[in-house]
Amino acid sequence: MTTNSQKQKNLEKKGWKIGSTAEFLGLSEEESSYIELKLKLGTNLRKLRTEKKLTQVELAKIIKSSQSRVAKLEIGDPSVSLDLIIRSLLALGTSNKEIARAISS
Amino acid sequence: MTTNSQKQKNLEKKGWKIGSTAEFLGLSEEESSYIELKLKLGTNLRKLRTEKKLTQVELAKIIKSSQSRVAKLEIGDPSVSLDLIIRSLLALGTSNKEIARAISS
DNA sequence: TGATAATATGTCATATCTGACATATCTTTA
DNA sequence: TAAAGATATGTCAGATATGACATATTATCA
Repeated sequence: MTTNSQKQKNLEKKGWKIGSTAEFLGLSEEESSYIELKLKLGTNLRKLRTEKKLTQVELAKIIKSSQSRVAKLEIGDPSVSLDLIIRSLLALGTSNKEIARAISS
Repeated sequence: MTTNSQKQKNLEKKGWKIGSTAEFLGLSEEESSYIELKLKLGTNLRKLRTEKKLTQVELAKIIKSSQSRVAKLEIGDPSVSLDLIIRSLLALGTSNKEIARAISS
């Protein structure tokens, strides 16, 4: 069982700017599930990239994006959509089933 | 084993306008996985909504959108993002694990 | 150490998605 | 059948995500 303050620190470390604890506690189930989803898939993308021994610059070329956006994808930055994370995973050859597994993990 | 022309008809029925067979055959694995994902989750959203005996208008209110967009979500219309479909599922109380299951199905 | 590669952060113009609306096409039910 | 309810389709102004760039920070290694 992780506490809320631990969760907050984890999120902040990952780049989520959370104004106050009250605001954090105010996150609906929906919002936190959504953030969790982005973090999981972002982490998975990084894992996949490093396994393939690619740099962010190289991955950026593959998905027709830029190094900075790849960095944001992997971190689950608030400015990126689940959409782009998932399309990036697909571009690396991840199957839908594997994506499902990553979400469940 | 479904044929490509069957797949094409299914997609067209669901609202995907595909110019030519050649164009269809040109769909990369990535693109078709992405479309498949949208269709699966859209179908799941509709299933959930009808199980809850909600109309599209009622669901629209819940997710703070409009009836027409709900219709497009459920169909996997090209104009909607995976992002919005997933956030709608979450708004209906779907867990990440259930989303994963829907993707794997 | 310092030089170089890799990754992170911040910003912005443009592309894409979104809610809202109008209206069309089913579906039901009386 | 016709009317009412539900869903689908098309469009668009405004909102949000995107690639690109500059620059900062963090590894790696000679």
